[in-house]
Amino acid sequence: MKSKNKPTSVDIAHLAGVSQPTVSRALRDSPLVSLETRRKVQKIARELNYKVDVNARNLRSQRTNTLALLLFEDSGENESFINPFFLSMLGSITRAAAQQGYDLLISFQQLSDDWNAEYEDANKADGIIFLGYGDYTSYIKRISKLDQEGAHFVTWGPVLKDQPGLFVGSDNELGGFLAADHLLKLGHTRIAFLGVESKDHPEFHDRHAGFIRAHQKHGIAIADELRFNAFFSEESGYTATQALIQSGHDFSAIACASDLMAIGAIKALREHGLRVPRDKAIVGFDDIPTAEHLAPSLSTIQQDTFAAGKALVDSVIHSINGDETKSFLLPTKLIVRDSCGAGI
Amino acid sequence: MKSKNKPTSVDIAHLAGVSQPTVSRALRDSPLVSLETRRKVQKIARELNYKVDVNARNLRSQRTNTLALLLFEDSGENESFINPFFLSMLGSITRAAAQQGYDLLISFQQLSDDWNAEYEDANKADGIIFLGYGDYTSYIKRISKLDQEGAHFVTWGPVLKDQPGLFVGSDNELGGFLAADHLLKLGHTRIAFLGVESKDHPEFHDRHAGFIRAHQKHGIAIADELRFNAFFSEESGYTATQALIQSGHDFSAIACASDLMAIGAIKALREHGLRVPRDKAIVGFDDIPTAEHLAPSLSTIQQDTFAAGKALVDSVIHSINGDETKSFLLPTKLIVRDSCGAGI
DNA sequence: CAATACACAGAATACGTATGCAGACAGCGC
DNA sequence: GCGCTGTCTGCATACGTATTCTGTGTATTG
Repeated sequence: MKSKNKPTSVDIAHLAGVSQPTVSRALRDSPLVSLETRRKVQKIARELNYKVDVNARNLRSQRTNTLALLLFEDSGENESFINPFFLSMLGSITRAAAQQGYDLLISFQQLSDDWNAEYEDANKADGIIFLGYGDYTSYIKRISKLDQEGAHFVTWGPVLKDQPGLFVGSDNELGGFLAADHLLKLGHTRIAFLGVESKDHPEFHDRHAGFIRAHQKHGIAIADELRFNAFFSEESGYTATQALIQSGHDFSAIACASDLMAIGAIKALREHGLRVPRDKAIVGFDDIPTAEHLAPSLSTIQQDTFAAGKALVDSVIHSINGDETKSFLLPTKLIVRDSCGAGI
Repeated sequence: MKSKNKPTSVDIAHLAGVSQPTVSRALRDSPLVSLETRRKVQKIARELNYKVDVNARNLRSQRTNTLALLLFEDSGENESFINPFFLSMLGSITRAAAQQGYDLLISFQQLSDDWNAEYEDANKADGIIFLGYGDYTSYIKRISKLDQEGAHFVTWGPVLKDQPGLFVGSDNELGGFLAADHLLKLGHTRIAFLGVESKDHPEFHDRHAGFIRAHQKHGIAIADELRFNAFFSEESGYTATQALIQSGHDFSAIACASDLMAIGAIKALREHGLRVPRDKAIVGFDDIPTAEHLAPSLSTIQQDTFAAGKALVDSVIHSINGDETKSFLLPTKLIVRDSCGAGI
């Protein structure tokens, strides 16, 4: 049924009247082979539609030219749902990897599971990119071991002091600052913050820290009673906003630690007869594709997924090559749309 | 700097006092090895954190246990933009592959380029899944060759008579029918259709065919002057809708061949002071995540990405295993939301 | 007791490539 | 004519695993 006669370098050697090593060298355009021989070999290879067997090549060279992308999901979530922000990241990472000549192996993992990072041990990939929100503390515990083993990997996430491994992330503190600063400039003084308070989620902590700094800059006291726990999901934002409303505390704006939360928040407000931005202003975080299409369109903090993908790929490749590497932050940017009422 | 002493099956053999082949067998729980020996070997392997070298394994077994996913992009598009529908597909394919014990290699390709499908030739993958919209005619030309070579692949797309290769796709005709039928039931008789008219885009053709069938069922004449060419993008939907409005033809509803188009259409209508759904009704196609968050929320034809991912993965695996395979369609479903005015 | 089956393990080998090393040959200087 | 350098090529081998085949010792059968 199938014609399975993949040509090998030996076949080509035979046809070209040279040895197999010469074929190997000629195909990689090695100057050790005369131009004439190279041309002849390459011509035959093309005619036979010869492709180097990557398994043999990898086995011999102990290098795979492949990166693995591990995307953690909240296990509680809807089975088929992935935060759109990560899908964007995935797109830019794929592109960046291709541009560097690396193949990309992708895998979704439940963070709760004993996730496997054996891509490098099994010589499936030269390095790993970790992506996803999750319990930072337990995550660090896992990657410490990887780090000690000398694995090559980079994590998308909070960049902190004394982390094991290599991190690339957005400047969450700046983002939190920009969001709050914007709302404060618009005259809001009672701003709610939606985001988990926990050492296990430093991204939230940093966003909140920026939130605080903006208040300090404006000389406005933080209303701690307006902070509500919420994770990244829409449901979570919805629930937290309900709690906020039912608390009876006065507030005029909500800073959400993710766009999905903001979607849930808007829904909850609307169900209580509150209009955005007339009654309450909203700012999100991430700038997912849906943000600009919401009604009202969502003002948010944009993370530069394009730069992020490139930075992650470059970092892990540097690590693989043994070059000097350093964790670093990417700037975040305020995108003003309608949900904050700036245009009114 | 790095501790690169990956243990091999030979090391384990040494430690266990057995031969390498015995280790190989023991680790795969072969009944050819006594239970006692198996346990001993497995214990040592665990202690050393041994992982089978996939390159060696693949080289030896001539099988990779990996699928390649090729996603075609419109080259004209914004560099970093991917239709959200395909991102959803990507998610479900990844999951389905994992469930079947396959790794997934992903790659984005410009359809215009001389895209490479050498994953199988190079023994990078056992089979390929093709995904993306594009010029069907030239696509078919390319895969015909693959098919003749006996490659293992499946394509997400229109399922037609006498296609080369294996296809899995949504029932576009049914989707088109459901969309138009719904609008007709709501009393609309002058319904515009946005979608390219071309043999190179059978998906559009099928959706339009269903559109026609619905009209026939209701005894309503098709208004051919209300058909406007548009591709999948938002810009395209926007432009087409402007043209529709400026044509001066009477219409009360638009059936869009993709949700992105619908987004563009709504934008164009709004700019002309036309309200959705009060003045014009809209139905989309795909049910991307943004659809439900639009204002008004978008009625649309849902493609079951979960089933699609599973079907694609299963199909290509069947093909790899030499099992009987057949192209087939997945049902589409009408999702009624606000944009069609059904609730008013 | 001889013959045979059986359960288990090792020896040998192949998968296809890349590379260290040695060899061949030409050109060149003296 | 000898040694030298430089250019090109081939030989031998290793990467780590899976499988075929062979061999051993024990249990079973007639």
